[in-house]
Amino acid sequence: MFPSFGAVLKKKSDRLPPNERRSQLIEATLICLMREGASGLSSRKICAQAQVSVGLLNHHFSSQEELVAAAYEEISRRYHEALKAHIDADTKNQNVPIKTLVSCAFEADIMSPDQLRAWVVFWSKTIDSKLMRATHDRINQRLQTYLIQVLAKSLPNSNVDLQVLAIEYSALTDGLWLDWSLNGQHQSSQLWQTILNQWLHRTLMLA
Amino acid sequence: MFPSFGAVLKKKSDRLPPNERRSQLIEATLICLMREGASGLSSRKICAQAQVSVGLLNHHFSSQEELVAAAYEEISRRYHEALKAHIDADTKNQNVPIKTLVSCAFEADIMSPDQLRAWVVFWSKTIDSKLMRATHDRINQRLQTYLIQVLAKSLPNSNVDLQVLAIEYSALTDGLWLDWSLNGQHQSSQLWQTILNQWLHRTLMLA
DNA sequence: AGCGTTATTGAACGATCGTACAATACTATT
DNA sequence: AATAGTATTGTACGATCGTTCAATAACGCT
Repeated sequence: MFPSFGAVLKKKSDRLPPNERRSQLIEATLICLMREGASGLSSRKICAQAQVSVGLLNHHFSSQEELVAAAYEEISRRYHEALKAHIDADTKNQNVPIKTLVSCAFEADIMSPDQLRAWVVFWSKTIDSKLMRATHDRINQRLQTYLIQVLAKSLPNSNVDLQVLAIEYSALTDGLWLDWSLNGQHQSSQLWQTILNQWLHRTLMLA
Repeated sequence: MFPSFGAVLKKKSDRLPPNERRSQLIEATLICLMREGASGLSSRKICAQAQVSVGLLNHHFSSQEELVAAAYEEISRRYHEALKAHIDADTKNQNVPIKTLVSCAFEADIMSPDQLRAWVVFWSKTIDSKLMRATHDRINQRLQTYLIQVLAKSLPNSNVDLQVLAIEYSALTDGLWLDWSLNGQHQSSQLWQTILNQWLHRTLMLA
């Protein structure tokens, strides 16, 4: 009847270049994991979130496991980028970037209860999947290297083992985020932020 | 034919008092979760581990969720008991029990990659279950109270906020255990033990 | 315009999930 | 010895899981 109208009202081309579709599925995976945690990890839920048919997942990814690994890479990449952005923007602490990291550790773009839900799922999958384990190792290595750079800039005249300090900082933030997010009464982050601030204060004094 | 033989060879009474059967199912749950992680959380696998029929789970527990919550309570209880046992046994540090906690943090009865697999599953379930969330809060509260007592004894003349310190210690150990256990090359715990030792050293100096 | 390529769909498959339930076996009480 | 109570079994059900695949639709190229 009104083919032009039909063409206009009909959703625009539903065909995407593979890379875009892959990104869209990765994004949908992160949304599902952040919203529901482990129970959000379902091929059907992910494809529904991406408004795409079930079969498409296995067309762009050889398995769900591979999609999850890609999503793990992506959330890690965003975390890394967010850290760099905060450090670049904090003109006051250019010489002590670790101060910037600590002060933004509970900002929404760095970590949130939502995001931690996804991280916990990734950790859980790291336990029983070789591919996830390899991905986890790669991510950890990358973040640790970056953290060491940040610490080296922050403590130019210190002789402490920066790798040890980087692992400690990473472990402490992971634990604080866990405690903050899994807590029943999801309070403000003030308490946990204070703890991290005091840790940094002590660490800088003795380094 | 040989009824007496049959009676002897036949498994002995397969009927147990409810409390014992419940404990057995809880134990089987922990074994499954420590062995396989999240994929070990299956009513059928748990009952197979307990050498019991599938239907028995819902006779002694109203749901799988309730069994998992009971298992979470149990692993936490064992952890708590193991901590107390180490402190009692360490006669050298009776006045500084936090030193004992730190030095045994990577002992097999306190934490191991196996046990952490189970903890990660419990954390994961805490995200999307009200019952697990309540259990998690109760466990956290109990352990934090105990940690504060340990710290109070270790730092009698300090004016630092012991609750803050307890949360920091708990978060740090959680993060170190995670990093240690999820690491691809499951090395010895030496590196992570050193990190914890240095943390304590700095903390005691400034407290 | 026609053709080959491939992104996309949705149904179908087999596996596994948690739970319900009737049947059975054991124990304790009388 | 008979009976009541219940622990235990194993099947069955409906739901959901990840993946496969033939059919279809959209695109680029000549």
